[in-house]
Amino acid sequence: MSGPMGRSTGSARRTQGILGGRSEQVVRRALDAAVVELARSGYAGFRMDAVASRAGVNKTTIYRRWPSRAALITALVSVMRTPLRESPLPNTGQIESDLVHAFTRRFTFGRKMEGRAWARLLEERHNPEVEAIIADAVDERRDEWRLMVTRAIDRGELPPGTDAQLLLDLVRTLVDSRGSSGRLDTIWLTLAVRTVIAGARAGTLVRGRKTRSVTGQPRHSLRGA
Amino acid sequence: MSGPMGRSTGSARRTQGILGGRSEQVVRRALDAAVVELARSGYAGFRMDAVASRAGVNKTTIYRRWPSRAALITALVSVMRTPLRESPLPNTGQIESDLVHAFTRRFTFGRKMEGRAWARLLEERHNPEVEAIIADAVDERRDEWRLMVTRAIDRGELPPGTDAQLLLDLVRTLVDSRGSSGRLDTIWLTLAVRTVIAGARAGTLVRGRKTRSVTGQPRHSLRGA
DNA sequence: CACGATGGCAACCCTGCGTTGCCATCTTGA
DNA sequence: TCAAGATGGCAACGCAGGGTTGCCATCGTG
Repeated sequence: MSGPMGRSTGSARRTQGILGGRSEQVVRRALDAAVVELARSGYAGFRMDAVASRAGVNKTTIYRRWPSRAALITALVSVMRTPLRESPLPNTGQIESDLVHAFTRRFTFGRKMEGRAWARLLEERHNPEVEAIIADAVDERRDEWRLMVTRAIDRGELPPGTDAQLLLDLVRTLVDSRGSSGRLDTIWLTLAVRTVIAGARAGTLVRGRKTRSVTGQPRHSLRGA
Repeated sequence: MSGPMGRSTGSARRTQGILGGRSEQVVRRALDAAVVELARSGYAGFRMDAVASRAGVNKTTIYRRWPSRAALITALVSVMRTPLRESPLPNTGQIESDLVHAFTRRFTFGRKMEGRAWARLLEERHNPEVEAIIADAVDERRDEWRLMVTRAIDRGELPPGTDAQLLLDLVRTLVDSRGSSGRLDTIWLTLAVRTVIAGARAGTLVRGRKTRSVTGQPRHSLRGA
C-alpha cells in the first residue's frame, strides 16, 4: 500500500501532467484493480482490501469514494460498459447471425478482463445485490433486443406470434450459464442460438399456444411458496 | 440454544423411547434445521450458528459431527436425496414426457423444503464447493439419463447421431437456472423441454455436424484464459 | 453407581466489511 | 509565495461469521 501516492514525493508530480490530477488517477487505479479482482474472484469473493492493495491505494480512500462493495461494482460496470451502450445491435438480415453477434459482444467488449468480470457477475445473478447491479446496467435496451426478433418474424424466418422475450430469455439463460470458467466458446454459443431458433421455427414459442402440462399440475410452481 | 437437550432434565428421557437415543435425535434435528436454513439462505448465506440455534443444539456439537459447512451440507444432500436415488427414471415411450417427468422429480422429491434446498444449491453451482457437493450426489446416474435420449433415437423420435449429453446439458441448464425463486413452473419446464427437443429434431444437436462459427473465431474461448 | 461417551458453554483466533481519528501531502487562489 | 481546504494514508476499532479449544454437565450402559 505504499505506491507512488501519498507520502512518497516525486512520481505523482512528474506524471501529473500526462495522467490527470491525483484524484483522477486514484479513481482510475481503483477501478482498474476492481475489474481484475471481480474477474478473479467474482462478486461473493470480492475483497475490498484486495482492490486497495492492487490499486496501491488505501482502503479508506476506496470507501470514501464508494460507500460499499455494491457501489464500487455498480460504478465499475457503468464505466466499463459505456462503449457497449453506444454501439447499435447487429442487423445482418439473418436472426441466427444477429443473435450470435449480439451475444458474443456481451463478453468481448473492452479488454479481456472486462468481459470476464461481466461474465462473473452474470453467473451470480441469483444474488439480489448482483441482480440489481445488472438490471441497473442493462434493462434499457430490452426493446432493441426484441426488435431483432421481430424483424426476423417480419422476414418470415420465424412463425408469426413467436414470443420474442421468451426466445431471448432462453438463449440468454443458456449463454450466461457459461459466461465464465472458459466454457463459453463459439461452439456452445452457436449451438444454443441454433437450437432455440430451430425450436421457435417449429412453433414452440408461439405466444398463446396452449402449453399442455405433462406433469398434471398446470399453472402451479413446482415448489410451494 | 437452551432447548430440551443438555442440562434440562426430563423431556429428553421421556421422548427417548419413541425417537431414539440422544445422538440420533441431535443428528436429526441438526439436519432438519440445515435443510430449512439452506432453503432460506442458500449456500453462501448459510450460517452455522443459525443451524445450531434452529436445531436447539450447540454450535460445537454441529462442528463435532461435521467439520465444516461443506461437510454438513454434503451429508444433508446425501440423506435427503436417498429416495430419489432408489426410484428408476421414467420411460413413457415419449422423450418429451420422459424429460418433463424426470426434471420435475428433481425438485419435488421429499418434503417441500428439500426440493427448495436442492434448487438453491443448483443455483449456486458456479461456486466450486457447491459444484463438488452436487457432483458427489448426482454424477452416478449420468448413463441412465443418456439412455432416455438414446431410446428416443431408437424409436425414431430424434435423428440418429443426436448428442444425448448435449441435449441433456441444454435442458438442465434451462431448468436449473430457474430452480428457485418460484420461477420454475411447469410452463417454463415444458417450454424448455419442447424447444430443445424441437431443435434436436431439426438436427442441431447431431454429433460431428460442422458447427460453423459465425463469429470467425472458431474453437477458441471468447475470453483469453 | 462409576465411568466413558456425548453435549453445552464461553471464550478464543482469524478473516473480511465498513468506520473513525489523526496526520501528511497536494492544490489552489489570494 | 504561502495558507487553508481538499484529498489521501495509516492504524486501530467494532462487528459478524467460520472454525477451535478447554472445561464442565449430563447421559446411559455395564
